[in-house]
Amino acid sequence: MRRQYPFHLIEPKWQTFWDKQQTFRAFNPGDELPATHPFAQRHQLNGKVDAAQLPQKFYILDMFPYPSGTGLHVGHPEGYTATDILARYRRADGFNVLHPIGWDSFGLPAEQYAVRTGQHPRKTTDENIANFTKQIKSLGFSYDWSRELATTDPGYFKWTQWIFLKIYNSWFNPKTNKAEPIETLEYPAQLQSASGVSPEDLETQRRTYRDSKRLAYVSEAPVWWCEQLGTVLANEEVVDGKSEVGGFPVTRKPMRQWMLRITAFAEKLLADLNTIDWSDSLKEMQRNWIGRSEGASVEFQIQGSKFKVEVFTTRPDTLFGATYMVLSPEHKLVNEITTPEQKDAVEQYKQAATNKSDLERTELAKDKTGVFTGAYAINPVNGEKIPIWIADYVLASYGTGAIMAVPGHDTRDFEFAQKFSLPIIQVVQPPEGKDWQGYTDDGVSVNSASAEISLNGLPTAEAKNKISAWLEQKGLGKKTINFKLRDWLFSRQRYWGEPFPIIWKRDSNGHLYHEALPESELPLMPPSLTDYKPTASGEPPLARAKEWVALPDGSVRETNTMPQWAGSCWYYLRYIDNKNETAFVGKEAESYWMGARESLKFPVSSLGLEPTSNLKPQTSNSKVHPGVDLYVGGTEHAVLHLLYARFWHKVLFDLGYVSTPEPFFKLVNQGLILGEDGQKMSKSRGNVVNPDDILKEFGADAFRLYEMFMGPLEMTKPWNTNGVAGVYKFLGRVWRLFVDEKSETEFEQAETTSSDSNELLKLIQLHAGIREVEPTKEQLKTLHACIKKVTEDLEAMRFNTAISAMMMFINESLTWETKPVSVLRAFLQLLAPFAPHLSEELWARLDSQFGTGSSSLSYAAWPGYNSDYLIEDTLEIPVQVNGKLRDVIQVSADASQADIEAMAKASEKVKPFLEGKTIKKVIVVPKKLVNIAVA
RNA sequence: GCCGGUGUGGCGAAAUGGCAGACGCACAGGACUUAAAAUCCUGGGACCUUAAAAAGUCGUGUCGGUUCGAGUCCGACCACCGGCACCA
Repeated sequence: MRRQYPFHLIEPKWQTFWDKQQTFRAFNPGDELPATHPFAQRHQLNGKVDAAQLPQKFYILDMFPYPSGTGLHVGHPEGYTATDILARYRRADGFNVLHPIGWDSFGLPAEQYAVRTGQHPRKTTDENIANFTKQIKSLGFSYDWSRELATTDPGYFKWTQWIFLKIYNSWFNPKTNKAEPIETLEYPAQLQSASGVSPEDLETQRRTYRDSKRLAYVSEAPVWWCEQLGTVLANEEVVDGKSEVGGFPVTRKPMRQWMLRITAFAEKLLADLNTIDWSDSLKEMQRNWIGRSEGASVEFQIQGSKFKVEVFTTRPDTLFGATYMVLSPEHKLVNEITTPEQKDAVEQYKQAATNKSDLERTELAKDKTGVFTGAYAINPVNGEKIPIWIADYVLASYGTGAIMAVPGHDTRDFEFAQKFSLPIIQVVQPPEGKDWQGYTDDGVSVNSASAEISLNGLPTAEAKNKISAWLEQKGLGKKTINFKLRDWLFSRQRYWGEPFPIIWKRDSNGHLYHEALPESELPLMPPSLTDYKPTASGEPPLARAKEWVALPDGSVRETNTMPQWAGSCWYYLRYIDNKNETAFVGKEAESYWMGARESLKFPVSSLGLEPTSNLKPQTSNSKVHPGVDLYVGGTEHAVLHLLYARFWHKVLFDLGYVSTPEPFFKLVNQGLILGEDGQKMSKSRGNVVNPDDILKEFGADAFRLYEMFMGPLEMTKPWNTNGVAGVYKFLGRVWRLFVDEKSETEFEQAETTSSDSNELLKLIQLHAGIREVEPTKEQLKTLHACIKKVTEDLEAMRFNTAISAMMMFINESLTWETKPVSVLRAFLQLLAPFAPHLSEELWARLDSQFGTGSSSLSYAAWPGYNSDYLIEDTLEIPVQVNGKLRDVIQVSADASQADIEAMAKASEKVKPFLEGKTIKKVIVVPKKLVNIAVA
């Protein structure tokens, strides 16, 4: 395609300009503002300013990119473009905008490359970051690059380790419902004084107790082990029994691991979803993952034994229908209660269950299996003797690992009971016409009475309440809330991650215990290695560094490292104050950028075209508590990063380090961009679009515009390079609205002989039709309609329709003979967030010819619209008969309803449809339409 | 199975309950050109009728409802996409 305008000269020119001027540097309270900076000039600030003097903040964040070796694909810049447009818009709107970028640079690929080649992962990482930076910069995003950070930077991970220590040194106090320093933990009575035990033993016991309460603790429980990756994985990283990364098989393996007690925050993580502005689907995913369910725990006595089994049920109202009980094969009591006759069968079944991978367990789920233990439990509600089975459809990890089976009203129990011919009885009456067998919804209790209690005739909800109260009163059970959420497995057997600031020691009794490194020893650097593989004995790679591991006093370092999620749990806080050497974030900066802001009021007031510098954004009195004001990224982080980050943030909030309980107030997921064939982009399909190629042919502005023009941000949509040509042509039309055709021809000829881009650009002259004249009424109408639409669409993130509004403006304005400078300036302001390079270039040209009104387009006050200009003299009113369009009539704007009705009835096109009919009703919607209902 | 989202021209899409298809792509015709590209202008849902048009009928996944009026609201269903899935 022929080049529409010299973007290849314009774009680098303005990128360099922005870099030099530091145009997009965001200022913290206490920062020294250079008087020459356009932000200082816009807000008439100078020197050191405090938070009260600064305009309102707006924090716009992109999800943390992992700098992979393959570089950007077209999906990345979709969200980045959206946030950049809004960042630029908010700056023009008068906000102090924080819009940073950085690198989630720990991660597996660099380490795997190191394993293969011996090259230090840092080298690969640095190269990839350089490549990403170059690509991202070429798109003209208005990031404050002075705040760039990388998780692999010791200056950063020092604080990741520091936060870990805060978590390690905290416990969750159920009384205050908060994380608190471990020092506030009270010991139980028997550990209060050293009566009867030596001081050493007391301290050992206290330490054990303390360690069992910490938010970071060591567990020996079975974990997901991935042989191919050579590491353990968190629950969230295992998908369908395979590793999320690479799709390798995983197995359960008991190992000593670090866990973070995220379950303590389950209730808050769930409840606080109601305080943030996220999409329903995303909130729902988190709710499902947290998986709160209300029910009751009930104790069943084992017949002829001292043991009791506790079960969890959400349907205590069906207790009378429990005809058997099932323990998970891993349940503690299985060995205790199994009768000698059943021992072999049970042992065999248990063995088979452990050997099955979880994938097999779920895949074979259709066919229920199980074995009778020979033991019986007593149903506490009616004294019935019910058999106890073990079956792997009961999970050890959920609830108590045991259930009461109510085959009449639970699908799984029903299947199992049918297969093993166990009794099925009805205790819930479904609504008319539904079979009670396997009916699992609410109904009315039946067959549920004993000498002491009857639920018969009660609707499910009431029956639940009644039986729960009765159980509680009898000491047989109580209301219980269960969560699916498990604690977060936080250690990995890798090299390229943050080392734990933890050392292991032995006390005088020979007990191994862990201890935090002092803060003064942070950052704890990883050792240098020549071989990055795990050791032959399966220890993490760090164990190879014998000198690093062994400390002079005989203690040894922890050799696990943190998972990649650690760094991304708090990066948004470090952006606020990334150079701070004494704190992970400064208090004043944190409360300014993360604190409450005035809620936005919309629509913007009608201010005409006059510059509105110094005007603080229109606000209402209500304050919202946002944290990050807008966070944009993909859905793939729904339950990993977004849950983990919320958890860390809540710990930091409880400990008083941050000012909001939630990190991300508004979150928007950009939709997936598919290949031109409508399929997911992938190398193997060969449908991957490389942004570099698009930039080369169409330029960054056209690329940005197309990414937004494709459709609503949140939708999945296919890429179409022809579509880029469409918006590119639009930018060409903008260009031709402003420049003189003849001078452009000269420019093109000169370009064949010269390569001095500044000299070349000087050849281009503004269009002769551009003059400093009063705009006509029509021109003002066109402009203000555009301002209104673009402004409203930006507020609602409807970028695609904002662009079409600007296209309409251009289509219209190209027909003007005289183009008033004031109108063109306002249009460039609207275009600037979308196509900043072209806008800056044309803005500067207007300035140099007509004098400057403002030094910088980026901080020029956003134009308001005057609705007076939008009023039409005559309106086109559609006339319907029985809802069908019959005519469109011209009506003067001040015509009365009666006039309009009369004109509608008088219309020649309408008349035939009224003839011979009775008019039942005439609806006149002012300025909209007339509908005549006839019979 | 459960939860969430989406169904509108050849394609991407737009429409506070009020003229369905704005804006753009692709396409067709015309202007400019020796010619092509680029640019500029015009056209375009389907059907029916017609030499052409006008007029008319139908049309937003399907079926029904509310309403003067439904792409939009309500009910039932179908398809596709995403997530969860033996969670008691």
